[in-house]
This record gives sequence, C-alpha cells and structure tokens, in this order.
Amino acid sequence: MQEKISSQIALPVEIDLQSYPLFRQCEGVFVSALQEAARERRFEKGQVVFLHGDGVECFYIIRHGWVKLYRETLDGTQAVVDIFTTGHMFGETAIFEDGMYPYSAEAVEDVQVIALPIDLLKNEIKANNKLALDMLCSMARYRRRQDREIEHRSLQNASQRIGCFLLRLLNQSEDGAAHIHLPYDKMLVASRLGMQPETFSRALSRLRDKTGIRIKGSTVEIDSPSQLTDYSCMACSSEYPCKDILSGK
Amino acid sequence: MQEKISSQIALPVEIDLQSYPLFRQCEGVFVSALQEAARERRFEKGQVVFLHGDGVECFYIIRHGWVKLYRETLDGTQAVVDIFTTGHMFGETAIFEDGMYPYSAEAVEDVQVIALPIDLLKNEIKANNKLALDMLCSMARYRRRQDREIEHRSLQNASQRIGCFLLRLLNQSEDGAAHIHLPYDKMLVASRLGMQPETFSRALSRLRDKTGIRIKGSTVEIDSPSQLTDYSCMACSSEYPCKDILSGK
DNA sequence: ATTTTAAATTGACAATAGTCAAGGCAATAA
DNA sequence: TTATTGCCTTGACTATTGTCAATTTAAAAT
Repeated sequence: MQEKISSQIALPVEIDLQSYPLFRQCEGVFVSALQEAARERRFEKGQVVFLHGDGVECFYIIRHGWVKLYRETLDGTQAVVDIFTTGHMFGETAIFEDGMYPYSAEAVEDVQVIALPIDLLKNEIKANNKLALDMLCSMARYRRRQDREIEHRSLQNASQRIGCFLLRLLNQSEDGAAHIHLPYDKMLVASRLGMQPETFSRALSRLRDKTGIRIKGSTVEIDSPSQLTDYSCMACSSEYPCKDILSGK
Repeated sequence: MQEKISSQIALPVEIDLQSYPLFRQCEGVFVSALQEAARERRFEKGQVVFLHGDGVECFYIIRHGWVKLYRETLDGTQAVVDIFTTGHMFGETAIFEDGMYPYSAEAVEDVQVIALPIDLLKNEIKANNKLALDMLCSMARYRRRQDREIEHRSLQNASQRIGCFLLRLLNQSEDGAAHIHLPYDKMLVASRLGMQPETFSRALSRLRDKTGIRIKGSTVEIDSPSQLTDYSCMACSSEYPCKDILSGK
C-alpha cells in the first residue's frame, strides 16, 4: 500500500499564493520567490507524500484530492491525525520541529499538490512579523480543533462523534433540511473519528434511529439538524455550531 | 466546589520575568511594564481562576501549586484538558481567541499565581517579532503534546497510558531504579488521563502485575524503566523517551 | 486516641467498542 | 451479462471501560 516513488512529476506551476490566507499580506519579493520555487506534484491513491521522521524540505498546499496525516506504531497500527483537502496546507508546522516531519502523509485518492520549499517560509517568518502573526492565528485555530478532538474522544460516544462530524459538513447556517455527501470512504471517516469501520457502521445506524437522518450509500439526508445537535452536542462543551471548528484551514 | 471569590488578594509582586523562556529576549520597556502590572493572586483548593467563556483580561504564571484546565458539558461532565504547576503559563493563548477563555481553570490545591494583563502581551507580540517566534515555538511544542495525547487515547489502553505518564515523570535519563511520587491525587491523575478513578485503580494494578513496579500509596517504585517502556511504548508511534513531551512548558 | 472525612479499592454488572468471520452490495472489468 | 473486486454491513463473541454500591484505607480534625 505504501510505496514511495521518487521519480515524481515536479513541474513549475502558476499559482496565486496571495489567495491563501496565510500569504494574504506578504510582500512581492517573498511571494515571487515562493512562486518561482513552487512545483506541482501528483500522487496516486495510496502513495506516500512523506514519512514520519523524514527530513523536511517542503510544505504542501493541496490543489485537488485528499491527503491523510497519520502516525503508526511499531506493530503497524495507524492513528489518523487528520484528513485534508483542496486549499489546505500541511507539513508547514515542521518549521518548529527538529527538521523531521512529525507525522506521515499519504494520498487517500489521486491528489495534486503544490510543493514549496520550507526554508523560504522559515526565513520569511523570521523577518516578517505579519506572517508570524498569521501563522500564530492559524496554529491557534488548529489548537482549538485538537482540544475539541480530545474532548470529543473522552466525552462523546461513537454515534455522537459521527453526528458532530456530519454537522460540521453542513456549512454554516443551513437550518432546514439538507443532504450531504460523505467526503470520502466510510472506512476513512471511521479512522478520522478514531473508530473501527464496523463500529462506524453500527454507530451510524444507531444515529439514524435516534435522530431520523436517512442514509443512502454515502449520502446522508438531514431533515432537522436540530435533532442532530440535540443528540450530539449534548456531550460537548461548546454551543452548536461549534464555531471554531467550522473552517479549519 | 466551584466558588468564585472576587475579593481576591492582588498585591504587586517582584518577579524576574526574563527568567521565563517566553520573555527571555524581551526588551526593557515591555518587561518593566509587565513587571509593574504583575499582581500576585492566591486561590484555595477548588477555587475557580476563570471560567470558559469569561472575558479575557489576564494570563497567568504559576508560582506554586497546581491548576487544572478543563471544559464541561451542559450536564456537568468534565473533560480535563491539562494540569499545570510551577513555572507554567496558562490563559495566554486567549490572545488568538475572540476575547473569551477557551476553557476553565481551577486550583486543584492552594495555588499562588502571577496575573499579567494580556493586552500588554498582545501588543508586544504584534511589535516584537522575536517574541512572536518564541510564542510560535511554544505553541508548536504544545501542539505536539496534544497530537500525542490524541494518539495515546486511540492506541493505548488505560494501563499503557498510566505507564507513559509515569515514564514522563522520570526526568530525562534516569536509567536505573527510581521511585517517583505522584504529583497529585490519583483521582486527578485519572481525569488527566481521561479515565474514571475506578478504571485508574484497576489499570494501575494491571500495570504493576505486568511490569513489576511497586506501589505504596502515592509512591511508585520502578526497578526497570525499560520494562515499562516495553509495555507502554509498544502502542505509541514515538521512540522512548518521547522526547518532545518531556518538558512541556 | 477517637471521630470524621475524603480518597482509594474492590465486586458485580452494564455499556461500549473491538475482533473475527460471513455475507451482501455496488462499481468496474472482462 | 457475468465475474471480480473492494467496500460495507451484520452476527457472534471478546475485551475494555464505565457505573453503582459497598468497603477499606488513610488522612485530618477534634
């Protein structure tokens, strides 16, 4: 499953970096250096982008597809840290590590990313206070996400975690009925939520029975989101709609 | 249990802020303003320092005692986020929140803290890039801690989590036998590790049987740490001694 | 020393999630 | 269409953790 292909396609690309929140207020010199160094890379489903412990050279922006970040124990058990898609950046926190990635990254379906040299970012952060502040904000946002994750894992049961996950897929203020499409495999959703596929399957059924959602394959129809929140957010310390998690770029 | 006493003792204090890592390279003007604004506050066991959602005015440095950070659901169930002691800082990440503390803080035993106005820190971070960088490093360190926590909760069982906790109390490179004293109540250790007191008690017994540690009240004697690591770190993605967690200031 | 109190342990049982194995379903390839 | 493949579901069982109640232990107060 995990194969590393070094003969990677790495073509220069046109990309408007300033459209990404982190770079919105960066100056021309830095941005053009980044843009010049930007390389497009593609990974097929199952291919490894980097491994936990690899020396850090690049950070990545996802243009298309899905990437999962994970760690694994000696016996091969995986813990999925997070799953990202278009517009998200990953690997950039390695700036503050000891030169090694703190987790592994793998394409969970065909994916197209922009690879950017991390040294440029590192140097610019040292020189440009605004960038450092944006980075701080982005890390604070991520931290809230992780804090919430830990809370969910200790206070919510499997069905409630799924309910919470679904609610976050309901963008912003859709108050009426909605049908959403699971963003990836149910197996992957399960691992993202820290449970086994079988547990996920059963917990989703239980959620259906308790909240009246309808499930057709990978589509979920929700007539009353409020019934979902009543059930899921019961065991959560934050008020719905968990404002600080919604857009976790 | 949770009482808020507004008639708080708040005396000016002498404190060498530059001895704290975050302020080590800060300039005189800022440091002296902080020092002048610093106030000592004492909280008795069980008193609340601030509540999740309170407006943010201060961040804190612990001089003595223990403080727990937690969140709670509507029905009163608590999730302990972390437990801190002497030298640690808390509440400072509220800088990047919307003006409200993201969790509650409570003294778990009599505690003495320094309260510092968060506005000063906020402004200085905006002006002083070195401080911003130190803050970034500190947040990255905390993030690693949280990442690991999530991993532990999904991959380790109760006994292994306790073993890991004990190993982290064994400072640095003590390779031979050691006896350590639990830093606080077993009940608190349990909640810190996300389990019930009864589960903790049983899991600790199991750990004793499997690794040959000896338990006398709140003291744990460890003849061979390696036996502990064999058992606990088996289900963890990082090599012992989990370098990046050790000193989590 | 005795009483009072809180913490810690233990037992019995319930709830939840994990594991293993067997089918079912749906998309794709032949 | 049929066969193949991989994902998903379900059943039966196990393991782990949580819950409630009873008891023991240890610490603090009188």
